[in-house]
Amino acid sequence: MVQADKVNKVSEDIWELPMDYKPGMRVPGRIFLSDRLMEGLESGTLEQVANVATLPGIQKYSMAMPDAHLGYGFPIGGVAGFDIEEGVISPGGVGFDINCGVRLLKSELEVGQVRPVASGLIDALYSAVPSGLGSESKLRVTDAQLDEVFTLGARWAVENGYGVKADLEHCEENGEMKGADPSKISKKARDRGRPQLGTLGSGNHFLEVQYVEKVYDDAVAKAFGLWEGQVTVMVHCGSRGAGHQICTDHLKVLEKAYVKYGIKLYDRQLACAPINSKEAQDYFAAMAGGANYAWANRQVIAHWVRETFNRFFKDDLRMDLLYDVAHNVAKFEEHMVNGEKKMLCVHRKGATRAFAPGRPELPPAYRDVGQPVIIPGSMGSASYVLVGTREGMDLTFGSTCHGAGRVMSRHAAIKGIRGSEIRRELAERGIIVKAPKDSAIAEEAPEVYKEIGDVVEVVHRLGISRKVARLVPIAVAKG
DNA sequence: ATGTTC
Repeated sequence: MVQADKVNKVSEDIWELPMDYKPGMRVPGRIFLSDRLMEGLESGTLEQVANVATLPGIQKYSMAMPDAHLGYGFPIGGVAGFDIEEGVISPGGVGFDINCGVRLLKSELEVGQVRPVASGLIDALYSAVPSGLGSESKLRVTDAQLDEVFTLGARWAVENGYGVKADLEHCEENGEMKGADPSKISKKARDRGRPQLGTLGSGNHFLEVQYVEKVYDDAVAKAFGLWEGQVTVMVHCGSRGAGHQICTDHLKVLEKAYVKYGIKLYDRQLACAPINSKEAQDYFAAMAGGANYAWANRQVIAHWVRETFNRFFKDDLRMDLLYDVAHNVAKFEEHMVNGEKKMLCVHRKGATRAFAPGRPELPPAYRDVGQPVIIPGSMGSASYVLVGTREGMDLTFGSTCHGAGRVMSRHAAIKGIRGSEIRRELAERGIIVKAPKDSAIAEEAPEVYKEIGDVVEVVHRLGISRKVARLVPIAVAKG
């Protein structure tokens, strides 16, 4: 499927695209995957890795994680770090769903207490959290409140009664990315975002009741507060129409800006501007606002999940937040490049930050053990909790995979798969699915994704993050 | 992913 002849396998699970893979590359490309995943790699993905390698100021390698597939400009699963003087910022390196991400709530319930009421519980969660394309929230925010959402993120939610203070230190960036400027977010983006705060969205976004089926690392699981049999709730969603519109608006600006700054692009979808330019700064300020919207969104949803569990079990049931990770965002971080510490703008698109023990960005609870990494599975498959490592800091700027990665387009899935059949198959395995329509189930059927176990095995074997626990679904509410 | 082709 791919032009593997021009790709060099440098070691187990590491493939290199040499500088002469295509003209204009400033660094080699590196893609991290097994022989089997390389065989199934969507054609064009390597080309996209090579295209990213031509961007000004890129450092070390243009990288792709084992769940890589075709994206807008940058591959999904792509990681690229740019020098802050000579480098660029590109919306294509972040994606349309700014700060699409995942959070995991840990209950103190055991699977046996939840399974008997799972059907009613997922119905209640499904009505508590609006989902589906174009769905609107029961939460109404004013324009002034929306400004606060864009600047304060999850803190806005907690200060307005959605959650507790401890939630904030268990989010990447404390759920509040600095540098956001609502004045860089268009009226159109605001209009789309205003009615959607506290909604799940559609596609692969979901809310899932699961349990810890297996612990791989006892010491880290203990530090994370995870134990076999424990019920958890995973929320996977992003910045909805707001983030999408922010990306669209600023792409339009950057498609003109790159010409003005004399940047030669091999693909217009890589539209970008120098980090210190007004156009790039404006995009970053808007993107940070979109990221904060997504953190507020997941925070509000988590609050409604807790309310629902309280009603079903007990008023003082604890559902602490393990962590909340972003897998579509650009951030300024210090990394080692050629033996020297250097500030970079790291773009992760369909890739998860996986920081090692000792990184100052980590909250005290995880400083000595490493960052919890949450990998959502596709519908009906397992999800994983991993932990960040020092190897990952060296190899991938502290990054790992973000999920399974599609192998079949949405269109092909809707045409070729019956949602009702998938629902029945999952039910036979004890998994309840709630969805707005059967086609939404077909779109996300297990067979349209790579095997998540294969993807996780690669990142574990490489050591760019390590397995801590496997989570298995009990009931899932889909968008 | 997305008021799924301003």
